[in-house]
Amino acid sequence: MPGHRLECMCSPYLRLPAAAFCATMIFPRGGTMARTTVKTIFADCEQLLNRELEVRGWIRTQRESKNFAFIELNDGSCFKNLQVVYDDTLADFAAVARYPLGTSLQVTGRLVPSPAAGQPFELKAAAIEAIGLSALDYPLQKKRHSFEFLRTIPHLRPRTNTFMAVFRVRSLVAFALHKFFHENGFVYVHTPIITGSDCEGAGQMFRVTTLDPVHPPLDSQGGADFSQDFFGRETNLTVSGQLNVEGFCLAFGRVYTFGPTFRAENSNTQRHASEFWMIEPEIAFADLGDNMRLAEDMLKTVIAFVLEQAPQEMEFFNRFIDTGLLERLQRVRDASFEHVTYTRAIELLQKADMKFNFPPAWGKDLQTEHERYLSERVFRKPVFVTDYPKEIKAFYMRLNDDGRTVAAMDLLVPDVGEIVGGSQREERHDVLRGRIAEMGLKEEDYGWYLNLRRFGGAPHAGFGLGFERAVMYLTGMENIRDVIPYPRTPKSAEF
RNA sequence: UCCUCAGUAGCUCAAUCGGCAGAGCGGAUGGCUGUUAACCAUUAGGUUGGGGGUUCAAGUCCCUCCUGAGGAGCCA
Repeated sequence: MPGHRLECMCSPYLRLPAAAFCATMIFPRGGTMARTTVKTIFADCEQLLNRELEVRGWIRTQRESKNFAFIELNDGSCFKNLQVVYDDTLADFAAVARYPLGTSLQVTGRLVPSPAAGQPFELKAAAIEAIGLSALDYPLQKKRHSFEFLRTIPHLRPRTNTFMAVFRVRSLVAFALHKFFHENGFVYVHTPIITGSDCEGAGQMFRVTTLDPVHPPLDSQGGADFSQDFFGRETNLTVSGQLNVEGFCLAFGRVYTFGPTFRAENSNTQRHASEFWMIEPEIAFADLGDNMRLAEDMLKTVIAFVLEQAPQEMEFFNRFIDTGLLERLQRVRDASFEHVTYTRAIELLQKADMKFNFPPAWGKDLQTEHERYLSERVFRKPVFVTDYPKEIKAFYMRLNDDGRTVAAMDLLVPDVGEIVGGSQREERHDVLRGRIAEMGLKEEDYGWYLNLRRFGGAPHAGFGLGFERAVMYLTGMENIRDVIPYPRTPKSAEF
């Protein structure tokens, strides 16, 4: 039984000198043999050719013949694998050839030009040691897996091409956003994740409580007495940092939040998750036009950054996930976005040579089919829809002079849908009070928010960008569950 | 939450009218001196998502529950 033999080999991990770990993992120093990353090898292959190197990574795939074999080694430093070649001059040739996929290895050898097509160079191994053997039931095989199956092993899927690319791009998108805001003078504000406001108006919230779920203390009405709860009141996970960040906007002028957001809605779609990340910039002394320019600049900058920083990953998406992705992104990066008012959009929809399940009508919200028609058929690029009827938008959006619409904007992009939603905020104290009353909300819940309009208020505007939707748009991935490391959706929070 | 579809070997999928549950890949074993999801041969591997029902006989038909996917709503 080969399993026995393999298990005995697990110990090389312990044989590694401790100094090798410290010296090589992150801060390689000259003089001693240090771990070289695959990224470095590809970047500096000319200098490294015919040099002795040490690499550590995981077996992606292995091919063996009688007297020689190949390993595709990936160490996570870049998208590409390093081809390792070894032959039966290696003492434990037969054993190494049986290392299961997923095994982590330390390989030392010489970087040589590859005699065969497919890779310019390869590592001719002088020694191969298993750091951590993989078991024989490693679920990832030398074949294509369905995304659906890979969702059942989220802890292993970053070892696949697609997910390694997705999550590197996700990281880059996050960095690009911070970089964009930082370079434009924005202050990054951490708004609370636990909120005492139970009336943010953005749908169902997750309750945060330490009360006994079976026998909570009861109030006079017979309901749970939240005055005895941890915070002395009812608390929930945030659905948006916007209201909180507005206070900081009216101090710093330009601010943004970037953090997790929670919605307890029973949404079962490709574009919804219960836990997702949102970016919410807020700018003072600004109107809706400034707001839209900011959103457009931001998206274009992020697109340009990712195309530049992750060319291999983007090429991979373009080939295997969404042909036409690169062309589309380049076009969006270089062209200006469209603008259309809600009123005009309704007219366009009513004139459309297409039958909608929901007939478009002024005063009704745009349906998904309407948004798709506008972004994919009429404009074929990102389009801002502005100035919605006040009845279908939030209370804090600034009332336009017509008294019927508010200064709101949604940015619709082909295939992904609404990616940005924002507005100019109502800065007039009396108008805001009126809107709160009109929408049936309780003024006492918004006292501090109203006060921002009493203490040196200013016109200001902001928007929310669904971070995962941006990642989807940039990668061509169609399901939000495949751009979140451990996605949380209704009936699904394993891992 | 509603509508539709699906669940068969570790994975991807077949199985005609209700009539012996199969293939490829992966695994194991053997072969092969430059592979590229290597290739060739042999072989093991199944409570057909759970429960109930109809029938001589159920992967297949009915009921129910669970899970997943797509669409809708809600939204980012």
